[in-house]
Amino acid sequence: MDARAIRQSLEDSGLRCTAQRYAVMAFLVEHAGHPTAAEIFAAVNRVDPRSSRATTYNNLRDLVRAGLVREVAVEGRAARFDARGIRHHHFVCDRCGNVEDLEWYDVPRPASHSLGKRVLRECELIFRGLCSNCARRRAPRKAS
Amino acid sequence: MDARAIRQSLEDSGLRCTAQRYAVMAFLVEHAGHPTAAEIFAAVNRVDPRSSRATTYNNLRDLVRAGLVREVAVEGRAARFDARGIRHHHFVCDRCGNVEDLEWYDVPRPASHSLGKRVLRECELIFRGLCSNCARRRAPRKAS
DNA sequence: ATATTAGATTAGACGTATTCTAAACTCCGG
DNA sequence: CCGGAGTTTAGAATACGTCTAATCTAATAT
Ligand SMILES: [Mn+2]
Ligand SMILES: [Mn+2]
Ligand SMILES: [Zn+2]
Ligand SMILES: [Zn+2]
Repeated sequence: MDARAIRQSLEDSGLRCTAQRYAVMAFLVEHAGHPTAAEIFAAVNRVDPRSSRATTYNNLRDLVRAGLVREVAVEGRAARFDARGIRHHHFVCDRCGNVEDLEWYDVPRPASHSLGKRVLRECELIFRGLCSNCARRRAPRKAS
Repeated sequence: MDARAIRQSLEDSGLRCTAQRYAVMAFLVEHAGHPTAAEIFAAVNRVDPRSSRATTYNNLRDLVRAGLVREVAVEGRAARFDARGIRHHHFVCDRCGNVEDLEWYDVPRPASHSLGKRVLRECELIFRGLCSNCARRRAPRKAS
């Protein structure tokens, strides 16, 4: 996704393409590592122009509303964000809290009778366990 | 799950069955509505003996670690908790944030090649959309 | 061009959820 | 009794996010 495409997707969503908003979106497209709002704020300000914390939060809120960005709530930690590029699932590490992308595959929807009058928008599949880093540290050596 | 069973499950997990800890667990078993820590704190203190806020949080942490309680992180709101009774999925309302139980069904695991060296503990399926209450308010009347 | 307007940004105060701290308490085995 | 691990407590402290009110910007109307 290049600069032009980012600009376009913002405008298609009825959002002005301001320098600050563009910077947030561009950073997320660039970095697939699920940064927190604080990390995004720091990163876009390392460059230019200085953006405020409130603006970063405002823009993240707007981008999530527009469906361009996904927010991942992790228990006990700051929310994490990613650009909704190609569909994928998430793996959350029990130990370090890292969020990693996992190849997407179709998820069976719930039976409509169990859904009742609810209106379903999306099914999110989250895997939990130990990331490869933490699995290595945790696992006892086979033979010393 | 009766008093005896609760006491037993705590001890099986290596946790002393204190009045405060028991009260938290009993409240969760009793109330399937996914209360927040603050709600649990208020509820167990409405009865006896007075438990502190820190203790409520400590016990929730211990119970989650022991696998007896599940924590559900909802973006922008306080965490919610439920006793892990029979397996079920969750539906989270976009509008009011309520968490509702949904009938459980098996979820296909990811291909092992996409999992890499990660150690998978569980697959969690979360549905999002509008709960029946919010769907009613939102949807335009068909004919007045 | 100038006025008007809605949208966006800003710094910092604020609020809420959660964790930390350090002292006291409880239970149990020796 | 005594010692130690586990637990509880009140309140301070922190983390994260939202709000306010003033200011700025960009798009449109006159
Ligand atoms: Mn992702
Ligand atoms: Mn539940
Ligand atoms: Zn990890
Ligand atoms: Zn709702």
